[in-house]
Amino acid sequence: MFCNLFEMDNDNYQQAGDLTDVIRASSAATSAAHSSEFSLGDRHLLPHLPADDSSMNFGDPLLLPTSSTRDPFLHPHFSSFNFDSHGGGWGFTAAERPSTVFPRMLQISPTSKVGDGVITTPPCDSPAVAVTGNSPTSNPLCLRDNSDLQISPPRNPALKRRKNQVKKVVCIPAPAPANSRSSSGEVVPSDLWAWRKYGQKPIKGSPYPRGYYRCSSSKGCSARKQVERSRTDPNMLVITYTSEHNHPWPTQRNALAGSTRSHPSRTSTSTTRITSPKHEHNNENLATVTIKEEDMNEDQTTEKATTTITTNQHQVEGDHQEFLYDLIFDEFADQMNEHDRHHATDTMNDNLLRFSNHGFSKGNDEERSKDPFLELYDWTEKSNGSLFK
DNA sequence: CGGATTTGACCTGCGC
DNA sequence: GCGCAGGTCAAATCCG
Repeated sequence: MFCNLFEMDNDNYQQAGDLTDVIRASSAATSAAHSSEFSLGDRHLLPHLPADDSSMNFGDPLLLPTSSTRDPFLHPHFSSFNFDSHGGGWGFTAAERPSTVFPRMLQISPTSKVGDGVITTPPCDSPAVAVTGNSPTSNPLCLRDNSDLQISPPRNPALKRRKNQVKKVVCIPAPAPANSRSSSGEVVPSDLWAWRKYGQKPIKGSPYPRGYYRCSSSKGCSARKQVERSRTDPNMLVITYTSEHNHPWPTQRNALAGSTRSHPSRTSTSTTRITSPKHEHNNENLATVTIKEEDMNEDQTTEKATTTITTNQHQVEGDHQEFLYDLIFDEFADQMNEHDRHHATDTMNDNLLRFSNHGFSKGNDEERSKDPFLELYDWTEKSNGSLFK
């Protein structure tokens, strides 16, 4: 279910960065929805966490909820956050026993180095993270279940073209075909921005083409994104955002106006309730989005942050899923750009709490203008009632 | 008719 | 220098 966090490293992007830390937090969705204590990123803010930093073995069966032997975070009753940060110093290893309100949070030591070793992570439908180094004795991150994914030394030179450019990579379940589809039949995700497709290229080694989009929400906006299917899991879409929008969030209506072809249903006042085929396929009622932020510089490409959000699929449905993914992503990634991790933590928590709270709270106009979730709620309520069941 | 998509051509960066 | 692959351009086409 989880997208391969390092897929882009192997397939498209060179990766010279060290995998320095990983945070994974999960919680019982319903409990989290009613909790105001949950905090992401700071160990001392996490409830029910051990005081000591103990190295974590990902995939340690002893830490798995009993209902899932592959990935504890895929349990239908779990709502998971996953944050990877390279050099970010986001707390450290911590774990909570299963079956508690916040079952666990895992993080790899920020001081750990992958070095010349190989990092392996599983494909999208495998346990989310497994990391190892070439020297278990020198690398405290020697972990189990690391058979599938590899991070090698930098090898894709194409990324050196655009230096000093930040890329944000999002991995989401492919929208249902009837949900968002271009005239060519290619499934495209949607978000609040209006995008105009300006190119499509077949990608070597991949049966799926890559679509190139630029922002059409505002003239002169340099924001772009690339959309392609994951090679390891065709049911997942990998979206790479480059450059930043130079204009405010578009209103929902503006976004709709710019996407008449891809999202004809958006102009309708009715709601289509479609469940991601990915989840149906896996019998998992979870929605997952993986976010990576990369920083291209002179000598190497470094991954700045990776975030995976998994929530109870039952709580979000159909046409609105992709909105939420990008909303969460943009909100969170923007905060990370400012290195304001505390704010990012709060924002993320707030958003996800709302995400899982059977609806969004209404805010005043000022709040609404800052908060896409409020705008979304406003729109969805006006158009079709509640976003959630 | 305006705007979005398609698609072949062209450009750029990199390895050999 | 050449070839390859990724990224972008722009004319043609499509669609509401």
